[in-house]
Amino acid sequence: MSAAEQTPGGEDASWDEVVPEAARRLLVAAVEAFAERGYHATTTRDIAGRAGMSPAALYIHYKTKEELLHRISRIGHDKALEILRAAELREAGAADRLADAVRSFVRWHAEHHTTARVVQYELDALGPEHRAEIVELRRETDATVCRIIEEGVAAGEFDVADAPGTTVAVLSLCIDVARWFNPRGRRTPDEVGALYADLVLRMVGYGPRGVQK
Amino acid sequence: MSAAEQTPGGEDASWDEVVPEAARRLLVAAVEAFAERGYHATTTRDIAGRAGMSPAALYIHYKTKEELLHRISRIGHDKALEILRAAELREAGAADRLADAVRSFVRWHAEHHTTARVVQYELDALGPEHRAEIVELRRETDATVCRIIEEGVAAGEFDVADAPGTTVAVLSLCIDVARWFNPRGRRTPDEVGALYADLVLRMVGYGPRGVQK
DNA sequence: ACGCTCTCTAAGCGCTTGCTCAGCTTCGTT
DNA sequence: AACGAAGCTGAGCAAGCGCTTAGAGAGCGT
Repeated sequence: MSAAEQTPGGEDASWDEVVPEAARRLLVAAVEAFAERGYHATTTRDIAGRAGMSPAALYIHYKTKEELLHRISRIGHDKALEILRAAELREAGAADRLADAVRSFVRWHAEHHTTARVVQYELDALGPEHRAEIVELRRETDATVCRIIEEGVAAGEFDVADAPGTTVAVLSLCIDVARWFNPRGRRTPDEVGALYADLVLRMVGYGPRGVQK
Repeated sequence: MSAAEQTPGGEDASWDEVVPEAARRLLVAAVEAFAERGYHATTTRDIAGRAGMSPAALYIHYKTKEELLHRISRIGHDKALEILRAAELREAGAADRLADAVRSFVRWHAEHHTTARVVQYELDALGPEHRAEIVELRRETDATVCRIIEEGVAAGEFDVADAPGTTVAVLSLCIDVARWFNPRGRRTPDEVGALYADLVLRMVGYGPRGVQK
């Protein structure tokens, strides 16, 4: 019923596209380490150790520690953008598409909160060129959500005075889920997604009154 | 008209309470450096350099680099909590108090976004005891907002099914301002505060319809 | 059987890190 | 004038950092 489905596999994301198995193990180890301690506080020895390898093995698959972060960031942003675009392109009203976008975007940030934390909060650790590339992806993310909101306004579904400002707020709300979400907390990713979809519809002034039942 | 006023002074916060002038200079330098590059990527040499001192001078006023972060974090959280409590204790309806809380809280996060960035995003760099102390302050922050929302629900002003969940979302929205706000961007802290206060009132289902004019 | 490639390790290089310490200056007090 | 305390510096230590290199072992086509 929703725009994006997750791989049914383990706790973390579908890194299947990372092809030599050893490279994937290193990347998953890096995601965990970066999410726990932050990029700068993580040592290459720690990453290699988690992957069950010697520190030197890392440099066979990645040129630098920064390249590891870039690969993680790129894949994560691609996935996030794909989720939003799938929701945007559905055949439905703006409200349905916005709710779906928020629901699946939030669910991804909760379910893969370790990955999302790295993707969303370690942008400044990237080098200038890599950062510019990722910033461009974020601009597209922003534009996608803004488009849905503006279409809802044009269709008379939404009541929004400042569409770009509301877009920033909506995305900010969703992204911050990666910071506070705890898998051992009270709420499941699905519940947070449902709650947030409802809150966002309220923010854009959708519905005759009381979207919440 | 609002709960909290800033010191009219410079761009950054009122660090007047930090008493030896050299210690204050070091602390302000540390805030700037931590906000720009993050705690772990900042060297004590950089902090001392920004304050116009030798690296050794830092250790006359602070035992460790981590103590510097703790002082910053403590003062910042105290200020943030003070802002919310001032709004809570006003004599007004829940909607006015919630809007005021969000407006001044957001304005503080935008105006002092360098400080806020350190305060809100470098929590994990603190040692265990210091972190526990700050986490307790955050719990009180959360409780303050939750109280206002629950009072609004009890008074029939708000329509909220999940008050704790909505509280998390509201605070998350406000805090994330520190991450994306840019003083050279389109919006002033006042404008962001006004927009966000409106969005939050919508989130809690306040008003007959269309709070935004 | 051979050499070639690919993957990985043990050892370690050059550098930076948080932090220390002996000693110098600048005070206010006597 | 003498003195102790306080603030600060130049030099530097031990530890840890990202990354490199020489070489070992496994798999493979010929």
